[in-house]
Amino acid sequence: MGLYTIAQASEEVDLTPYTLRYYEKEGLLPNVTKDSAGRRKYHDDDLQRIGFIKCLKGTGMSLKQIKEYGDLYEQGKAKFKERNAMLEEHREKILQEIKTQKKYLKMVEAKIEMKI
Amino acid sequence: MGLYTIAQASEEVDLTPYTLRYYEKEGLLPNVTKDSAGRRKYHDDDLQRIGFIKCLKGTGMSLKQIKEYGDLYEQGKAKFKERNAMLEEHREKILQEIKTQKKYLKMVEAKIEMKI
DNA sequence: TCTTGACTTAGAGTTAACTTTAACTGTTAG
DNA sequence: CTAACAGTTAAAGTTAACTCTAAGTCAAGA
Repeated sequence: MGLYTIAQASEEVDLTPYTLRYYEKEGLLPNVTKDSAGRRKYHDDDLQRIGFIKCLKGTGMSLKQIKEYGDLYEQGKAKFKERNAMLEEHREKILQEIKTQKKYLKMVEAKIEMKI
Repeated sequence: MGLYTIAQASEEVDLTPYTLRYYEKEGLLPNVTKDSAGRRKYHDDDLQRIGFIKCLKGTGMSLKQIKEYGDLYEQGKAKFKERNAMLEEHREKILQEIKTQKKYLKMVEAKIEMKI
């Protein structure tokens, strides 16, 4: 708890150091600090943020959109409405996607049962 | 019902003609015939196959794996066991994915409710 | 007959999301 | 002091899955 090197953070969130640097370069992690030698130091906040990025990404949001969301997040409560609208829209997308997955699951199960 | 041009098939399965040709080039559609002028003719069987390809792809199977499955399918009942093993494994993957989606859905909903 | 339109091909280009490389720097153990 | 190690950067390379271009063919309508 507290500070993590890139290797530790990488382990913690199950993403490679390459990916963490890439996300940072893309502007998804604006608050990662560096020590006196220029090495990244990840805070708990950063790990939480990465966790939510993985959630959004894992539900099909592009990094570009995730950045948009993050940018709104950086602007605090001024952009709360916009931000939440994004999430609510995304929520619908996830619900739809779960439905689709269930439909596809049935198709696969039907094919398995078909035994041909 | 019966025969479709690439434009009609494209409309029917909601994929572009480019994608249909691409799938064919990749070996996913081995049974598409051509008329005397060399133009593709899609049969109902082809559309069904494309439908199942969309199902597999929509649940995260790569085109490479879908081709493997299709190749086994082409070999008929000789490869039935192998083929069904693939599907059963894929079924587990879909079930797992639905679980993950539900978890992520909860995270997004929590964030929405957080109102910060 | 001419042209329009829908097709054909091979191959090049695109996009997202990494992933690796090369050259370098600062910290630590012996 | 030095070697190994873990990090740094900018930039190039990779992969999957399309997507488009260019040049050409064929059939149907004015």
